[in-house]
Amino acid sequence: MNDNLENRQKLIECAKKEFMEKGFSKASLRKISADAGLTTGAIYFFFKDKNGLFGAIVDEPLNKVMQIVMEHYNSEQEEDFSIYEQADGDHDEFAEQLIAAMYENRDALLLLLEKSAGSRYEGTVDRIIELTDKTYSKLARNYAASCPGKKVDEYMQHWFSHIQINAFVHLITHEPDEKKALKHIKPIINYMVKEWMELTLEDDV
Amino acid sequence: MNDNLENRQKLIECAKKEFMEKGFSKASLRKISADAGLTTGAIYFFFKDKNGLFGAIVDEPLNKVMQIVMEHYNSEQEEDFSIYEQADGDHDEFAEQLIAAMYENRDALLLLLEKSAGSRYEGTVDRIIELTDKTYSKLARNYAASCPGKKVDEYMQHWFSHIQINAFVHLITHEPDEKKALKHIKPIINYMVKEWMELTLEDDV
Amino acid sequence: MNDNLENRQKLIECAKKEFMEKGFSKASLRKISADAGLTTGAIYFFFKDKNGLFGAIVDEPLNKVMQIVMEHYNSEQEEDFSIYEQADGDHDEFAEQLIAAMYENRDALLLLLEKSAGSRYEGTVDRIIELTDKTYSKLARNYAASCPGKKVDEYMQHWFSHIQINAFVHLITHEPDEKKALKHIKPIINYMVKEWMELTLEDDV
Amino acid sequence: MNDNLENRQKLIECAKKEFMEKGFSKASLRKISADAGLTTGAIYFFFKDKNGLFGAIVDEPLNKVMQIVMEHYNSEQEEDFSIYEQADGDHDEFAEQLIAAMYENRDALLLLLEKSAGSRYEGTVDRIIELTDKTYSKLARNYAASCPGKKVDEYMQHWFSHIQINAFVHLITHEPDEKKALKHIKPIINYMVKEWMELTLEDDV
DNA sequence: TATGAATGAGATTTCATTCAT
DNA sequence: CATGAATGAAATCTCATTCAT
Repeated sequence: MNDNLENRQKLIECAKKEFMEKGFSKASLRKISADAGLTTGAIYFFFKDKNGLFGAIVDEPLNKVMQIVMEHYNSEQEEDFSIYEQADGDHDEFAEQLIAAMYENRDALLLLLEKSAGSRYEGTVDRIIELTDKTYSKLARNYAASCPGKKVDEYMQHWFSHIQINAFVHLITHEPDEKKALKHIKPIINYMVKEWMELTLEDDV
Repeated sequence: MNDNLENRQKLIECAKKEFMEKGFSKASLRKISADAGLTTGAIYFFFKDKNGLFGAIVDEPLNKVMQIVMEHYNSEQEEDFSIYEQADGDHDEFAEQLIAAMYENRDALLLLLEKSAGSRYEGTVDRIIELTDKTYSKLARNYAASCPGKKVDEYMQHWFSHIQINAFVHLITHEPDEKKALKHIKPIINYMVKEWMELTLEDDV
Repeated sequence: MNDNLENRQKLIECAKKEFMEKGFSKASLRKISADAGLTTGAIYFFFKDKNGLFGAIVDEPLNKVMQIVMEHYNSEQEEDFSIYEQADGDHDEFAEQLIAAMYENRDALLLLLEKSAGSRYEGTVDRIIELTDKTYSKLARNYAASCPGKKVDEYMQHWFSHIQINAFVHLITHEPDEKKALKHIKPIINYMVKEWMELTLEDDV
Repeated sequence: MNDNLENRQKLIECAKKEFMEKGFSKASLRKISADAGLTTGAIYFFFKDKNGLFGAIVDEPLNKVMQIVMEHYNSEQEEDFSIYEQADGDHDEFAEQLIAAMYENRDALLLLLEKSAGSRYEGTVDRIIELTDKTYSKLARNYAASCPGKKVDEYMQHWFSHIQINAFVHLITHEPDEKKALKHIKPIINYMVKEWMELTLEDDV
């Protein structure tokens, strides 16, 4: 019962290292299992396959993050836009939660963000951006409807979703320290909240 | 001498397709040469190896782009900061040149940006961002020196370099049409020029 | 003691299915035990190994059939050949017994006949044919001794053993219904009894 | 140009031996290539995969045999049934051609008949029997139409196709000598031609 | 200029089997 | 009675690369 989880954990640890060094595609299951003092077969006892092993590292952290994000997006959907900009508290709280979840498993998330090429998880960020875009597109269109002579600039809207997500990607990628991360991200968020509409709405000719 | 170049070209064309579909790592030289009606050996006559073949597609477009970027950065270096913000023309001209160079070989650049994982070119964007950061860091520090009680926020400065470069990456990635691309990028540049200092300088305590 | 046999039975049932679908060689013990809601280890508690598991399905039905066949062959041995052809009743009775035994465990026998490649049971039919051949060769030689100028054609004799056994193999393989099977086999047997000597004896030059 | 075919041939020769000894499923490509003094990769240069290697041994002999069989079946189709039984010459000629084709590559055919379990060629004999059945079913039905009060016994007809084909399978399997094979098969064929209708037609009640 | 042959290393995956508990 | 863990061997296959011709 001890060996049990110990070896599984050992495999995961060694896999983390190997994936981080070589990326998913070039990582060698042979090396991972050898590093763990086991055989490749052991990997296939604990995990379905290479993707499954990667998933064992990455799934839970990703899900935690996604849950927080989804909840936030759902709550945004329901908000009255007029109070949107003043709702600093909400965004701050969201940022805090998100950063916490992200830094709890920073290494796993780094794997997902930078080393997943070739795996089933390739393109995760793009999918999150897409999701973000859908959420804020709707919000923007609602708002635009109340601004005579204005409409949403689709490209700008998409780019905005892009930098919004990448603000967090950049953060976790470049700032190892969680507290500093929080300090960095707050002005960025406030800034984005403030400038969003200016960037996104264009004259409707 | 004719067959020569024809076959080389055929290989490059088929390689583009294969790299685009599968990415560098999973692309098969066998398939590339077979698609070109040749054998793997032929690839090694024309190119040093897999990386060399990728480079044959990507080097020239990358160099053109880099040259334009470097020239721009060098010229920025020499400028008096006081006139920076008014120099709209400069930035527009730069954007036009850069976009032109980028769209002249959009497919090669897309390869470089999205499909180079596993190749010697992996991380090219990061290197460009680094270069950008060095350039604008210096500029920012120079400017900060003339603003009493202010200093450069290194993280913000880096993030700024990041979105600056990624504005172009996002553009070429998401907008197939060159003219539209130019329309999209101009407000973004102006916007970044305008907000740069506000984002980058923090109180020096 | 109940669970015990229940699980053993479950394993056998799932093994039947798996062996039938994939054949002995490609059948997976993992899948069998998983389908039974158990682990591979369980198989090794109840059975010696893969062949042993196959045997647990196939041994008893095979033995029943073999016993009937052996008894019949032994009784044939003792008969006076002169009355051979008239003894329709004997052959009919034998056929009825054999068919009954075969259809009682048709699925196990199908496994043995069609899906045993790679197992210890591969070639069972050939061994039965060999046995048949020995029995009827002796009979034929005895008879030939009483026919001046005739001798046994060894090849024909062997072929006869072959179609004799394969008549039953074909039957169980192609006819799911026991009653119809009996209807089919009777004329075939009568026919073979009748033609045997004509096919088997040749001029002794 | 010499090495070329020599090594390919060596692989085929070693593959024949290995397939014959262990059957398709258990045969090891490693062993085959090692026996040939080459690496597994070499196999994949010359052949598509394991099935392809097996096919390289078996395809041509099989095709030759099939061609002769198909031609014969087509010619039977066109014949007037009334002269069927007298046309001994036709059947003899057919047997001679077929036996010749079969014994020209007896080893390959043995592989196909006895060692193909697990390969793409598994069940080839069954498919030939099916084809035979279709051909002779039609013939039998035509004939039955001209016999008042008679109809085709489907089971018997199928069994007949079965022993017809298996006569040849048994032959090549058990008789190494081509001339003896021819001697064996002729009386069997004549016998089958003669008895076919008696076996196949039943009273139509 | 390019082929055709072959290497050699390594990839992931699957399997029957074992054994302490 | 059966599990869960793990082995170890082998399997097929793929690949970039080399080189004589």
